[in-house]
Amino acid sequence: MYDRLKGFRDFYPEEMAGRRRAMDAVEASAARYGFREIDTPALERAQMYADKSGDEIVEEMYSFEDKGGRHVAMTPELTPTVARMVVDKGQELSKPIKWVSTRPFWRYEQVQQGRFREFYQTNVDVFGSSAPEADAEVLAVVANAFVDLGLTSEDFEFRVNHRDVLGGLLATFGDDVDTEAGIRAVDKSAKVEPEEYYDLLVDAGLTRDQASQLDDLLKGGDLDEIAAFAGTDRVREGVENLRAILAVTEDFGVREYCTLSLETARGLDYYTGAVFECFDSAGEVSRSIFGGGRYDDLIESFGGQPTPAVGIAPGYATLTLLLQRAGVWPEGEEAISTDYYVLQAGDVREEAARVARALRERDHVVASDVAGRSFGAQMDYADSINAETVVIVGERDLANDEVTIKDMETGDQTQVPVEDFPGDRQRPTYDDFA
RNA sequence: UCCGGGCUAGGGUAGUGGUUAUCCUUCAGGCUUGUGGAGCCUGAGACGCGGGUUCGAUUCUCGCGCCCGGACCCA
Repeated sequence: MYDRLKGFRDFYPEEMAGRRRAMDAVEASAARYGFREIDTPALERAQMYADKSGDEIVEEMYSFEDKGGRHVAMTPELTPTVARMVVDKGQELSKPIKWVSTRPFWRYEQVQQGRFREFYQTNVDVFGSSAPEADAEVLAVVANAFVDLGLTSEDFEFRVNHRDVLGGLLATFGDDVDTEAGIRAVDKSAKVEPEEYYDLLVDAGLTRDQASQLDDLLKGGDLDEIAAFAGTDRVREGVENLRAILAVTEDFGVREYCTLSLETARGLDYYTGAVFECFDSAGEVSRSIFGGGRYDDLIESFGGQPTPAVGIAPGYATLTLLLQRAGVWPEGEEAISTDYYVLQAGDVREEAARVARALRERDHVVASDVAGRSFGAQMDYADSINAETVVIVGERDLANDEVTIKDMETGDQTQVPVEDFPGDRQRPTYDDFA
């Protein structure tokens, strides 16, 4: 026996059915908004991440030297790759660019709930629009997909904030305030004791009183009050932008899934505007489901034209947990279903093959014996794959030019003339012949 | 990297310093040469790995690995 590598998972059919359904829902939703699918390499030059990603990501990379002496890395995230792709094509691509991509990523991290070393996510990005419609659209793509999967506003919420509101507010407390540290402190506020939170803010350069003021303003959640308190254009514009985004989510019909959350910060440094984070409303999935946000400076930092960008990237490890806890994850027959099992009894290969082919031409899932098994064993198997209908093609019936149609739910069965099956019917069942 | 809790057939479990390691389930075959979801029979299948203590270790001990949580960090 060989061990599976820690943090890498096998997906057996039943679980894969749920994953397929989830991935299809997100991709189909993106497609309905006109996002185009792209695919990207699993390996990139490690230098790209060393230059563009944070130290944490670089330390967690699966990287090695290939046979040509190149220092390469298994992609730990998609954003640098798509940024590279946008820059590569230069002016050739008409804006806005709307791309979607589902694929695995790799990070050498500690394995725990909802986090693995190989993980799949769907990245949904818009390049070339700084309008609030773009931010709202990526939120809407994911919200629509979640609703399609059976989730409701009881199950999840998108917390929306803006870097210019939070960062701009921090900046008004003094020139020597480290806004990045302040943002990280705010990001932690829900997790740590108030004392520790205040200490972190003080470390970022605020006074004790300012920390208290900031806490009150954020908790109050009044955008007008914050804009008035800060009195800077940056905060005022951030507030306007945030309101505009939320207003557009109304147009998309997904406003109810979005919550203004001034304490949502996101760890990544490259976000420049709106930031979003998805949470389990019930609080049972302890970590954020996924995040996203606006990164208007990244393309330029890759050497391209200044190009605003916004993206969101639901990951399937945490989404699976959310779906399971909401009771909308396929189990049993929902996961593994079979329309027909064509059972062979005796030397009936030709006729059984004809029946199976006819049903497959009608686009049904049709299984038949490929192991020379006994009647009882085939029946057992048909049951185990949740066959809805069993078509028994047997020597005895065939002697009368008949086959037997059996409803596996009720156990009812009846003989039908072999030339009448499937006949003109698109999806013949026992009930058609009873 | 750190902190808990675990590890006995595919899944769930009982148990023991000493003959052939328990039971349920599962899987294969049969009872029934043409009927699954009930029953019975037969068979398959396990002490995570390595060192130590011991005449003897699945059991005690140490280390490692893996699993499940959590911290840090993040998606």
